[in-house]
Amino acid sequence: MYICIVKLEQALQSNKFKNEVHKATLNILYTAWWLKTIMSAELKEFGLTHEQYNVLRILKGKYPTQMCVKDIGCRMIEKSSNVPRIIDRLVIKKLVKRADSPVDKRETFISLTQSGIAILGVTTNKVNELMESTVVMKSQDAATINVLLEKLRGSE
Amino acid sequence: MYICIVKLEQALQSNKFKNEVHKATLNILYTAWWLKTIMSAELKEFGLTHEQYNVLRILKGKYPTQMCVKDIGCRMIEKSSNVPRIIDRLVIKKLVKRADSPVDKRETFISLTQSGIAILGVTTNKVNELMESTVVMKSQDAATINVLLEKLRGSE
DNA sequence: AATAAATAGATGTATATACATTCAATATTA
DNA sequence: TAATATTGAATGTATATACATCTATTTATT
Repeated sequence: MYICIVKLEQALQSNKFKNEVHKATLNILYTAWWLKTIMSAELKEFGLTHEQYNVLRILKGKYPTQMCVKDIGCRMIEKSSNVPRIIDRLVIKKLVKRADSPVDKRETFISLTQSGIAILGVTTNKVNELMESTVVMKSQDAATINVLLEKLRGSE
Repeated sequence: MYICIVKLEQALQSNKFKNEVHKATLNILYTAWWLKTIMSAELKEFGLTHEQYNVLRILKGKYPTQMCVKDIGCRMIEKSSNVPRIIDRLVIKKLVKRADSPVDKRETFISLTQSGIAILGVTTNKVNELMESTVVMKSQDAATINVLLEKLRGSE
């Protein structure tokens, strides 16, 4: 839809950027939207949203260990107080399951089901393929971006 | 809340990045969320959401010329089919007004009210101040980010 | 031990997103 | 000109976000 647009000036139909820093801010916001749009289209084939996929990936990282809702939330790319409801939808699809915590009755333990693992495997392959073919980035450039973004967020 | 976290490893509580490109992708998504969170907190003081502010800024760029809904939409950072409803809320707050297009009866013309201009002035000052004090970025680094992000999106 | 404070999770509301559909107006073309 | 296609905007639905609030449980304080 808007995906083949490249230059920020074209993407936002504007060249009124105060300075390079202002432009970089908008460029980061726009690029994030662009990445999410591309990925979401692929995830949709598997009936998953971006956030649902993020939760599944986090659970995969600890598998087969269960995780409590809070631990999932603080690992998400976009922190959200909505984790219980994202999990609700994954439970309905039987991709994860809930269990009571034996140590702390306030906590809920979440874990991937076999079905969740299966879908995640296929989906991740597809998403990785898509990213490799869409995101044009040399390792050295990526490393530079990583340094600069962390600097931007206030390197301490 | 999570705002003082800097390194991506800390922010996502993970160091399982496939490679620098994968990490850069997550870093861009996380940084965009971080920027939006900071800005939204400031905008909230003025009763505005991030998207509402974006629409007001776009209208300001063409002021006093009116803009149709489609033109506003394609200039937004996050393209959305939801522009009519964002405008609805701005109309309720009397920050913008709708008018019929004399040329094409399908179009709606939107323009800033005096109240909209006033709020936008104050808000923009505050947001700029906030950004200057929060986003640590030299002009040269910002320029590098701009080049690399546009390269990433597929420089043609 | 009794009370107060903090925590984990769930829930409610307004707004936003993604996507499909609808409707009227305009443009195309046969 | 009549029929068809396209367009601009609005609307409907499921999901997500941001934020406040509520409940149950655990921890800390006195």
